[in-house]
Amino acid sequence: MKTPKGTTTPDESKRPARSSKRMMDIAKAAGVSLVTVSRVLNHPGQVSPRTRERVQSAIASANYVPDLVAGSLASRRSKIIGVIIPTITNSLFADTIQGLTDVVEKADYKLVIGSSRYDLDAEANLARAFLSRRADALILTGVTHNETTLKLLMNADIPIFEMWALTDNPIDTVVGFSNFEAASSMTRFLYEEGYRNIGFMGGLTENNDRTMMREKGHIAALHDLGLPVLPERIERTVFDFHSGAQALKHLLQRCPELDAVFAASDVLAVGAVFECHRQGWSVPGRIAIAGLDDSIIAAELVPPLTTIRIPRYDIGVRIGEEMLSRLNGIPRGQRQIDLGFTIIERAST
Amino acid sequence: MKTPKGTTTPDESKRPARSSKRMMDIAKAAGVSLVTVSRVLNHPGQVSPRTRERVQSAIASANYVPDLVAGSLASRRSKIIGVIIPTITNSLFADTIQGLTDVVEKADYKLVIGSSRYDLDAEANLARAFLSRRADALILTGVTHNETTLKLLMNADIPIFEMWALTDNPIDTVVGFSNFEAASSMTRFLYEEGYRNIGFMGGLTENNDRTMMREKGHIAALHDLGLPVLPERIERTVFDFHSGAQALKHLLQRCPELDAVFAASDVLAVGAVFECHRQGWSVPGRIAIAGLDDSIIAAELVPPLTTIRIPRYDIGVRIGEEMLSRLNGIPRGQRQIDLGFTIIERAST
DNA sequence: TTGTACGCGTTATCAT
DNA sequence: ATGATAACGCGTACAA
Repeated sequence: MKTPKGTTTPDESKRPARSSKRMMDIAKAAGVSLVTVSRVLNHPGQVSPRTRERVQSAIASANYVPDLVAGSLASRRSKIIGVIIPTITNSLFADTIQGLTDVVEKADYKLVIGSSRYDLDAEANLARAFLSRRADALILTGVTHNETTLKLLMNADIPIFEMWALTDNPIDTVVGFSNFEAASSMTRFLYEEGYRNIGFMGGLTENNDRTMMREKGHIAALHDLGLPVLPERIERTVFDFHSGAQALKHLLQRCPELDAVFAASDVLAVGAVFECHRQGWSVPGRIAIAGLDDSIIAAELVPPLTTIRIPRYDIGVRIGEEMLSRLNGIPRGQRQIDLGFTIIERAST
Repeated sequence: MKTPKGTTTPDESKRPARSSKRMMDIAKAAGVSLVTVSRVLNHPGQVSPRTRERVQSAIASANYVPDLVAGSLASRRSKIIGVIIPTITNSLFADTIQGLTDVVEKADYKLVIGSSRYDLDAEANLARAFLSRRADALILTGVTHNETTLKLLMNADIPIFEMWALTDNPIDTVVGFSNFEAASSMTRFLYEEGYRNIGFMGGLTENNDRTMMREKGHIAALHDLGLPVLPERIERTVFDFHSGAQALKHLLQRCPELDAVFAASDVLAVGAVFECHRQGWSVPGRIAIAGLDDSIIAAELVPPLTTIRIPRYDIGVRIGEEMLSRLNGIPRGQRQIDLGFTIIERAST
């Protein structure tokens, strides 16, 4: 051995001085070896109550904060979960994140959230960053990814969850609901309510399988019902209140015969209802309006909004549960978990 | 030496097999030493263009993902920033997070977000968890913290930012606006508009300095204006649409003489406006309603909402900028950064 | 129940 | 410009 080690005082001569205490300091203070301190923190059952207490009080009085970076390197477990969502300024995904948090925080996992801005290359970069940090599991939004992402994740050997959609061929496991079925159900519902001239306002479909499947679901339902599929009855736009208002105006200018509009997101539907207020159009008298999300505002709006409740909080909870069991060594169950949806009928239709 | 090391093949006999390649594998493939690979990744300028390219192509073809955990241990830099917000299901904080992200992601920092649920003990636990992960900097919401948090952070020796409020005595640096001044300005504004019987609906003030200062600001303004301070004109509630509606009903039942209501959060104001629609009360004819936030819905609401624009995105940006300069070794500037607020007059008053 | 010895994969230092 | 070597602080197999 060239340098003194073991129980001798560590060399402080080079590098920036260590700011915080290390496990060894606690061990000395408690009169035990370093491993015993490690056990008290990670496997308390393996340590006798007497020494455990001695160590714990040493930890407390020294204000010791274990170094999880070093711990992760040694244990090959980072206790972080990477989550990629399209945008954080969207309360719908926030509910999913909340569900996830509620489950995994009990097991001391932390979420690291990245937003892809609906850009598949950005998604790949985030995936790489999370793998680089040795995330114990990864969660992606949607089932559409680029080659880089797929190659990275195939080799990753950690649990991967896709969410907010369904596919027969997930990377690992997908937890969500059928955007196609949800949208077609609503269109069918409007038909059953007697509406025959149904407009549609949806999201931008590029790189977004959720909005694309909603549009396809609507169109398929029109087909099945024997209704005409008219391009002028469809508006695509970003999801915000103002765009919903604009989209409604455009639809009714082009197609005054419309008696109902299905918005593939509540935020568009709410914007549309506001536009009706401004124009003095009665809802649903002049035009019925339906949404999709059952966001928190839907029930409070005047009139309350007919919409589709999607299990956004439960998606998080379910992924959290599946993930914890996987991380505890339990083998993967179903590869596709469909949490369904519910049509909520309110006064706007 | 007891175990073979260096350029020999690593021992694969014990422990779970290493899933991914290491820097050493790349070095061998490129015919250079391990350090050179490290330099190509971290200080490319120090490597000659020729070898740099050789290494880079080796990295690319091996699909190598560097281990940032090991890197962090060696460099004492984690490249993560801990952020504690009261709740993630609140788009106001999401805007701040977005601002932060937009700035720090360019420098490859990742945010780790924890929600305290307005619980100061939970905040302390999150702070400890972030320190344990060797976060390079920490961001807290508000300026009220418990003893544990303060002790931890005083010893932390990393940049600490408090936000969404102001104080003369920050832990390190505070970036925000005066909730007190914002609220009192709005109350004064309503007075100037001719309203004399002003109700107030605010948030729960326990452990929440932002809502508390808003209430105090309102009351102080009433005092200054010579208006009576009547407890029955004040409602405290959680921030959601339904509570805003309820609060308005209660206020007008108790105090039918009210001609204006100031809601210390837009979500309450919007809920109140909805209640007016349901009851057939004209806004601002029967009752004027003002909010605080200038949330995305405020301008779209019918009638558009008079409110206070607060710099929630800019708070994130500014903290990000200050933080990056600190992390690059530039000394701390102002300890208190006031980003102000703006009253936005619309048709609801 | 407790301790010893080694390795986790990288960066920093110093030498060439 | 490049390389050899020693930390970084902790977890874990194995021994006692």
